[in-house]
Amino acid sequence: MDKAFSPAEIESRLYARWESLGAFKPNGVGPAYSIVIPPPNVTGTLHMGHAFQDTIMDALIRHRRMQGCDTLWQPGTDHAGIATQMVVERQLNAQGIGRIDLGRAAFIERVWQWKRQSGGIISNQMRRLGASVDWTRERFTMDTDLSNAVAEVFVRLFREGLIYRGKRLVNWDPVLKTALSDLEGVSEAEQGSLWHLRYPLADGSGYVVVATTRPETMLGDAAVAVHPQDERYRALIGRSVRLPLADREIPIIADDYADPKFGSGCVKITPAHDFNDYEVGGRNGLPMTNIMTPEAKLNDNVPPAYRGLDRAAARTKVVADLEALGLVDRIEAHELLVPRGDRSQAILEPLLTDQWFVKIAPLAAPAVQAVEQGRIRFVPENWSAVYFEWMRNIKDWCISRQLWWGHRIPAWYDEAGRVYVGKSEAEVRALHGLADGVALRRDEDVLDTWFSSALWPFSTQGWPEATREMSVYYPTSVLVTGFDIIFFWVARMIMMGLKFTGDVPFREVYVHGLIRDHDGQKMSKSKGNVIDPLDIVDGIGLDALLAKRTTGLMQPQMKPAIERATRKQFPQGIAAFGTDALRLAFASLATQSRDLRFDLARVEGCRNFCNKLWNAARYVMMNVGGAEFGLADRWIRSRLATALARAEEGFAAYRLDLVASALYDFTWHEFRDWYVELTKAVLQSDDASAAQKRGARMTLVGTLETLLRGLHPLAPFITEEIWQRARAAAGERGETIMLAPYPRAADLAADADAERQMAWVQQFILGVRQIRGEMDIAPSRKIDVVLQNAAAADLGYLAAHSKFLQRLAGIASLRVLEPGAPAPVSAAALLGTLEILVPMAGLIDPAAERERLEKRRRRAETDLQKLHAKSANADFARNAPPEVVAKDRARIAELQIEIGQLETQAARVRALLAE
RNA sequence: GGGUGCUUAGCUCAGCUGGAAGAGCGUCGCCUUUACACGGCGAAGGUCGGGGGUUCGAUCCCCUCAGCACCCA
Repeated sequence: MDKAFSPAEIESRLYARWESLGAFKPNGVGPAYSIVIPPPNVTGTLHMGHAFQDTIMDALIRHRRMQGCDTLWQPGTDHAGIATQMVVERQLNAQGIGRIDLGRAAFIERVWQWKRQSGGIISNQMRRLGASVDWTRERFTMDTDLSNAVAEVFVRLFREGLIYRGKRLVNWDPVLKTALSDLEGVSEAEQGSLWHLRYPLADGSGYVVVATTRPETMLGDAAVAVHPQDERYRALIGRSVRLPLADREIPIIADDYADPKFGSGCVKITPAHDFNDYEVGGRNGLPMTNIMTPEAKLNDNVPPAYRGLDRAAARTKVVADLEALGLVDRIEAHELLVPRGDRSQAILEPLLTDQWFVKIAPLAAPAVQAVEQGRIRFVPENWSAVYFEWMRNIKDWCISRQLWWGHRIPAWYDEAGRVYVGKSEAEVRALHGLADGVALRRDEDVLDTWFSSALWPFSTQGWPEATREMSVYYPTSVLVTGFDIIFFWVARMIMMGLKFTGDVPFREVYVHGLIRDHDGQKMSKSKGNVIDPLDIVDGIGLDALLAKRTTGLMQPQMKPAIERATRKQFPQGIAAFGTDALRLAFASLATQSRDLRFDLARVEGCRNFCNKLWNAARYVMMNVGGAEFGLADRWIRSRLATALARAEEGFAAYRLDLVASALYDFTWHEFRDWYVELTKAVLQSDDASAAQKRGARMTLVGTLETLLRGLHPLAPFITEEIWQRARAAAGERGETIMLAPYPRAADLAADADAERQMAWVQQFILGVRQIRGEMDIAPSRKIDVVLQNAAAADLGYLAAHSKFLQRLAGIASLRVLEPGAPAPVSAAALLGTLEILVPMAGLIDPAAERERLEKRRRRAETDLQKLHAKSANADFARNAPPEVVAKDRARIAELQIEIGQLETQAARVRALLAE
């Protein structure tokens, strides 16, 4: 084995081997355990969030596979309608080609080309992360069979009346020129104005003042509303105003929507351009006059002077014209929420258009129940509150998009505009007896991408056919996802799954946090703080990193700031840490927090851990050429059982951070720091018997091999690589660690006696080391140790374990003082009543030792005082559990002895100093 | 306005049902001890955001205040 662990060499080799062994496929026996991957954008690339999520899923899958489950991790990608169409359209524009010029069929062909060209990138990146998905089952949301499932669902929902088409107010993106769902708009507070406008009363008896943030829409006003209880305006209800500029008469109505405390208390009602006004208009039977084109310019429903003006220009002109008429009462600064499209960043316009909707309430009710009844469990539990909150207020889902890339809506229209829905034109004709001569025109729109995503858990398993996969792997075991898509995806999968399969799509939803940068900022291209996970695996130089972060910026003016920040954070670029280190870092990050700050130092620590494991294995392999199991052997097995039990608990609770820390702590601080060092006292000793050496060797390799299996789900590569070398010595067979059994704590017994004895050994060694460390005694300098007040038990342990003490504490000689014999002036450590003395002569500065003793005594006295105060309270003895009281008493006794001994020692040192 | 979180060592975070405060990184000291300097040994560092309450006992439960973050309207 090489001196240092070098991940690059082993990773691709091992992954290829696993894949060729078919180790990723379900084995067909054992209980089913399945996870569907949240399908990434087919033309996208892997970001830190994917890498984190994939690590979690892979760890869960590998763990279950090793436990003998029939494990399926279903991979695939999403066609990502808007996102992908935008990318390809931008490419075309760069070549001076417009989408419309190209035509629908040719454009779609270009998208498919782009998909073929770039679609493999993310899959290959997942391979680098070690993701053990079954690649033979990879699916794409626009595959024929998945598209068929989409059509099937659409047709069935339509026939049940759960999909309808209608003219409704929707969020319209005037740049992309498509409708969006409520979820695809992001509202942010922006600084704007509140215009107070005077609307003259129709009878000429004065005016009312209305306050609005969007004066340009006044041309589409249908009414002015006041609150029915608002005394100021009660007399006006039922009268009308003369709408300026438009020169129309509109009524003054009473509606609760008008807020007496906001503005003037009068509010203009523009039903076709505001969601609240739409409701008011509906309640009051107002006309809905659309005054905008799909580009958000004013249309022919406004006076000629305003036609064709863009929203912003129209605002300027309307305000100017009103001012000229003396109808602007005042203008005040006002912060308002501006809704923008999450893709285009365009300000969304509420627009009346014909769209397709899913009637959601009948689907939501059972989906709420499934969580209430525990058929689906959120982890952590509190996310179900977020889910309920949204589901109880859910609105109908606008599913049509005016795009080309996606599942085209399976609806046809005849010349009279009658709509026919079916899986194909042929089916529609047959069903409705439409002769070939009747012209049918297919709906131009495609479905919201999330419509097909909602079917993912069953469309990937062959639904609507009754496949073997459906019966075995559905419902899936757990969905692993970020909280940001609970509404977009999780809720919709639950609704669709229940509706079409009669069962939940997954039994648990593990909601993890979102990866942020070191300062808690969201990682984004525009902020220039993204890290490509593979750059952590392979490393990247500073120049390449700078180039990556600063090319193709939407806002090129950010470039210097991004460069500066990058240079400061990564002066040397990023070193190659390897996949296992990255995965271990991700695992330890998988706490229950919702914001997870990514810290490269953590990866470095995990890389160091890999190297430590590697070198511990080197030591083990050097020593297995060839029983009697000694204390250390028994002890490490007992500790391994504890570590495995902790790991097991972590897996059960989706706490990979706890799994990681249990195994990390064991590996480094028990196996490495103690056991490996203890075996040196056996293996490198002429006194130890062949049987003892053999016991140590067997335990070394056995513990290592078990540990590797325990760590495999988190660090698949290094564990496989070492396992391949160690398995023969450990007597294990099998092609790959991937398919070896996951170790169970229950197979190893706790050994209380070994732990008790080892605790004595450890405390002895730590006592001596503390003196050495604080007195700056070089490790190479072996020291003499004298023991005073040794009890019978101490003498027994000493006889049995002195080899360990000498080796690990750097002791040259150990001498037990006869009772009453004079002790040399020494530095002292305490172990119960036993005093471990390191003679000072020529080695230790008495003043330093006095300091050290003082410090320890102060600490002991502080503890003692606290305990005394506690036990002095009569209620404590009365109310606290007896074992707690007893424990405190024992501790008090210990501390009293300790303080006494420390004082005696201090007196000796003082005497020496006084000489 | 409604909702959900968070505040623990210099930094990033654990701390399970209330019973002597932990890790990683960083810092300081000693050290080429033949698996590992991507290392070994030792050490320093916290009134667990403030205040109040419940309890024999609170980082943990309750109330309140402050600050931060996110979601919904």
